[in-house]
Amino acid sequence: MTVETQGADQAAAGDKLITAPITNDAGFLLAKLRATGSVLNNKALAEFDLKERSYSVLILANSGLEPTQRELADFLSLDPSQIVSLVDELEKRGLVARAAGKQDRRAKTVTATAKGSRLLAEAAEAAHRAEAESLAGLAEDEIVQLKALLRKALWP
Amino acid sequence: MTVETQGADQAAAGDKLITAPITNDAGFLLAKLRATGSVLNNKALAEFDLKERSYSVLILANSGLEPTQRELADFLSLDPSQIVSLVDELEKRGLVARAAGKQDRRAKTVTATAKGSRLLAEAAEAAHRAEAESLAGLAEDEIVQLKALLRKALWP
DNA sequence: ATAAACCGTTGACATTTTCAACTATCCGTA
DNA sequence: TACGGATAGTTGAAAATGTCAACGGTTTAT
Repeated sequence: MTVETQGADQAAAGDKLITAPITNDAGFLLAKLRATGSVLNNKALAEFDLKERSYSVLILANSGLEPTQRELADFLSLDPSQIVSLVDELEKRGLVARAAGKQDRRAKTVTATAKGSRLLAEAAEAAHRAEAESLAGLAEDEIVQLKALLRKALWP
Repeated sequence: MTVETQGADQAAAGDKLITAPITNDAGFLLAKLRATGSVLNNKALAEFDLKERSYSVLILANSGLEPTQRELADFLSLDPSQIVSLVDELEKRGLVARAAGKQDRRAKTVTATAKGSRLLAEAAEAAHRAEAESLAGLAEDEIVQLKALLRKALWP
């Protein structure tokens, strides 16, 4: 096989199954697009020693909303114990800080430090480039549309 | 707090962070919708002793496309070794059968048995109900639109 | 005042992911 | 034809993630 036809045949092999009925399953489509996007995202974030997980915690910590760890767990669909280790690591690196909840002393709010905020600004650029790459098949307005639909499905 | 207001407050707590900029991140939206959908899916499939993974393998095995294990791995974004155990289990239960590839004797195609096909028919109903539930916030045409966008992003 | 519920934390356990071998087979080329 | 490199499936181990129960300190409702 020549080098020229190899790419096409590979793509054809990858596309062979797209006529299967699973292609109409939303769960599968979400999983697959997320899988490819996740690889690109983590690759882009590796430069900053972040993963998708720690990156999302950092965004929320930097949002000004002062989320508690419980709120982070709920919002990110993670177990509270997973938030503990994520925040532990970010705190050790001086990117976020824990603070006792104002009304509820059981709760701890997580906020980004200045250093965390600066790192996030750079990481966000890389992440946005990765997102653009994983959605390269869509036009600008289609991306807007997709995000709107996803948001509506999540918070009707 | 009364029982009546509890629900509303819980929802409000869950929604507190939706103004954070991460809500505009496609990766996050995909991950979150997939997380909630996955729970519902697996719950619906548990009745048939299937999980999302084995369910998707069974669908593809039943598609008539006679996928090889390698093609399953590529299409499902899984490691080939994961396909081995998935097919092992389905084969042990008599739901799919392995057959040597016609042209390539290294390859093994995976096809559903009659029993697998029957189980799939029932499981698919449950899965579709689960999907409908996880996309309950969207109208019919919006679901069609969402799936079309996801497909276009994956296979432009 | 007390009991129940909740937050963060720890640690154990299960599941999933990732990777490096290995055999058997295929393919291109000499 | 035979050789060398690539590929399919398999095995098994290691790393990463997910799940869950328990505990101290705190809040809330009664």
